[in-house]
Amino acid sequence: MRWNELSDETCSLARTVAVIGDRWTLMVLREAFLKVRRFDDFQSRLGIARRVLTERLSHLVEHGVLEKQAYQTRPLRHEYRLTAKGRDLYPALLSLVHWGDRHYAGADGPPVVHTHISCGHEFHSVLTCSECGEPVEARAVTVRPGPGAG
Amino acid sequence: MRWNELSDETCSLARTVAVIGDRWTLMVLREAFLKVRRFDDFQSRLGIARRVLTERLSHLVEHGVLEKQAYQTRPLRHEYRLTAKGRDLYPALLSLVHWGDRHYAGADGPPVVHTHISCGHEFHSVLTCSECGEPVEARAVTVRPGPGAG
DNA sequence: TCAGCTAAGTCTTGAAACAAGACTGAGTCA
DNA sequence: TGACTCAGTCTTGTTTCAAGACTTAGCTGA
Repeated sequence: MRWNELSDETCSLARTVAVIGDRWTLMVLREAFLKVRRFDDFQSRLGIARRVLTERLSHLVEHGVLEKQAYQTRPLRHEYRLTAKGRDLYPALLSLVHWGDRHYAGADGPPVVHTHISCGHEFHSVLTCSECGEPVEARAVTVRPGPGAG
Repeated sequence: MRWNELSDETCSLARTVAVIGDRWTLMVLREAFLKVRRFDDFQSRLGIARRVLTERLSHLVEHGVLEKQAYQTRPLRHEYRLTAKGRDLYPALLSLVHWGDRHYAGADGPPVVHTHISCGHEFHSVLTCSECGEPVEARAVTVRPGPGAG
């Protein structure tokens, strides 16, 4: 199976993974959430090959996760900004970061701490149920075909 | 930069991505959460090349996300099960699925629906703050170097 | 006892993706 | 004029991947 075939599957994870599921793309998104917007900034912060960065950025623009906006004319220059759809990825990214914090932080603790401006506290992410508000565990979830099943 | 160098970075996302951040690995984990455990089942459900599956499974075992357990002797056969560390990835996976549901479900709705056994309702995931319990948005979070920063 | 079967891989071959870094082009600045 | 900036493109050699044939160890039925 090829990668572009994956997006044809009727599985939300497969569709998501077809858009953002490779290593560099996730790292590009991390930088985007840290307000990096320009090609050379992405490139130098990540150490990614320029050709690969070009390809990843256009892929994300194509899929509406980033948008390309001119920030000056003469010479014309563009920057890449998260769209609303892109910002919706924040929970997923934060969950991945939290997993890394839990399992790969050294004895000193995590490399960064997150502060929730709304309440003023350092926090970590907790995934909860939209209906009862309690934290969700894998074993407390069942899955069945939905209306859009193939 | 090479991929194994990424895990040396002091960034929890980079470390996480070095372990699970490629397309096939995420699909393998999806199947693992759906209780798939055997090589040939992974292979036939995903359509992944056998060599690549071998490589991904051992990588996940090596990093403690899956464990290899004998389920019979004569002939000796093993299955792959999620460890506690692996199950901790559930929030991240569910967040990715939810993003796919939101942005790629057709007119009919999402391909699968999730039911929270504890409360009995169909639900979707909501990422909340561990301190105040409110949903977390990217713009309400600030980041600063933590105790484990390099 | 011998052919066929199952599960879990390994091997081979050609195609695609990647890393590193040189190069390009449009415009600015001194 | 020459140096510099930004956002790419191009080139070359290396690595990874897809597809599927092959292997190994033991079981099963005729």
